[in-house]
Amino acid sequence: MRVDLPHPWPESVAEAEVIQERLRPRVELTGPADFATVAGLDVHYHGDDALSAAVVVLDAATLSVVEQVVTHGQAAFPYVPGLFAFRELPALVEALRRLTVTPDLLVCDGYGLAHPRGFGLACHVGVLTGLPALGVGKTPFVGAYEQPRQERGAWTPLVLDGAVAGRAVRTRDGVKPVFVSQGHRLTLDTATDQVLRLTPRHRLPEPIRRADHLARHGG
DNA sequence: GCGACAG
DNA sequence: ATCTTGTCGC
Repeated sequence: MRVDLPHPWPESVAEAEVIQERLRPRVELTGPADFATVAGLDVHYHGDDALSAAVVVLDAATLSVVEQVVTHGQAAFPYVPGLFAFRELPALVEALRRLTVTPDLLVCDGYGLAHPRGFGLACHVGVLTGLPALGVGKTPFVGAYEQPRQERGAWTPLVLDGAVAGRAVRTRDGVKPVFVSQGHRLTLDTATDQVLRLTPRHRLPEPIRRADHLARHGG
């Protein structure tokens, strides 16, 4: 698929923050609710900066693999909470570029709107591709939330600066919730619904599990 | 001021 | 993220 990195790569924290502030207004919080194909994105780190980026496209109805790509590269920025996207974006974009199909939804390993400047990895990937995107975080990062009920499907709002920025969602009975937030071109209801339907069995959505496995063990 | 802080 | 065994439960 077609993707570009239309901004100079930041060389400082200040530059990276400026890019986030500049791109944030481009995020759209409404869009389609149904998707034929869904891609999971993940990165695995080897040494200091060596990494593998994986994208796995699934048929949304059957969860069978349509196409998958792994690329190898280097982290493009030091790890700074809030600027996480700048580490992995070049490798992820390269992997997306090598896809022969264009997925209808991108499921990212990390946060979207639930971010100190409202522009996490899922927003950044969504704005660059123009595709609907959502973020799934495994640990709390920003915001306050109440513990959702123990049953799969239960959720509570994730509140940041007095506004709802995402949801803590129980994807399986009795397991720790995951943190869902909008990335681009979809509502929070749609993001929650998609995460639940893409997680029939485990804690994390199938696209992310597949991408994680591919980045770790290759394909 | 200090600590905590997606992956 | 990664360094790491066994154990409990579906």
